[in-house]
Amino acid sequence: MTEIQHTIGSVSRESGVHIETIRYYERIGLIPRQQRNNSGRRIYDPQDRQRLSFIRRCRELGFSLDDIRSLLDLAGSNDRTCQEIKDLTEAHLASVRSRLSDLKRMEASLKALSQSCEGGGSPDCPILARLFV
Amino acid sequence: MTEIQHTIGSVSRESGVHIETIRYYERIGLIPRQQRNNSGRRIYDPQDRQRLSFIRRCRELGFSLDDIRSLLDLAGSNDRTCQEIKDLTEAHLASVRSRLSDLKRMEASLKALSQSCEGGGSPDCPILARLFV
DNA sequence: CTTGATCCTGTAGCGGCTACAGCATGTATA
DNA sequence: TATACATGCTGTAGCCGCTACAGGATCAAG
Repeated sequence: MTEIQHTIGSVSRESGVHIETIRYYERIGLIPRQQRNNSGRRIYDPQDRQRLSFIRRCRELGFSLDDIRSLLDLAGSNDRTCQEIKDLTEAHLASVRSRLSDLKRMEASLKALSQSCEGGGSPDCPILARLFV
Repeated sequence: MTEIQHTIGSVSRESGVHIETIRYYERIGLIPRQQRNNSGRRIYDPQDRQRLSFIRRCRELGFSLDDIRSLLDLAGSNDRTCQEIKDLTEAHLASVRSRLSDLKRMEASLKALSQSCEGGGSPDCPILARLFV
């Protein structure tokens, strides 16, 4: 008779999404408004947990919340195609690669800067000299 | 007799920092409050331009504004040492490398996901299947 | 004298959370 | 049963580094 009611705390632990983040996702409409029990607390079912885990995995892959919204829409649509999902994934992959190349450029420059300087107590710093014109 | 007054527009063009960003930097105290001419417009000298160029270069290397604040403090200090600058640079380099490795992991996962899917019109998507539990 | 460029202040928004304050409940233990 | 602590709620503000207005003042050129 007494069903276990999954609270925000348990679904947070199970999905790996922080409580405040779950409430935030609800507020921005990324997940639906949850049902409440008679004292006003949110109650969750396994599908909710799955959705949150999905979101967490997508976030770990760097997808934006907007991308995730699209993925969730596609996932819930009957006439979606594989191609749409793949396109979204590849567009995101391209943006990851672009950020990667930015970071690689930074890394190379910083490495060169660092190597130009021997450290120690000298007040004349080649790093500053290179950054100031 | 008539000196050229460098306005925010010209110093923006010369330093490569957007006008709004310059005003923002002033607001947060990253650059000093500028002098004004008699109609209230900010006037800049070559040192200001140099400082803004420095900031832009640091931003291109991914330094945070807080880091840049420290670098500017050190640059303006008489008893700073090379080591302090180098330490800051290397700490930042380490954080760039850490982000780099995050992004590389994302790239590999996204690549694998993308390759698992042939695209086309099928409604069964291996990408979604892998992301949903 | 008019037009258009440039400048000013102030405020709000972006993304994706995170961190409170100030309460109301729920649960476990003495 | 009393109490203590955990957990939940709403609402708001803050983080970073800008960016984008609105609504006005001033400047330079034709």
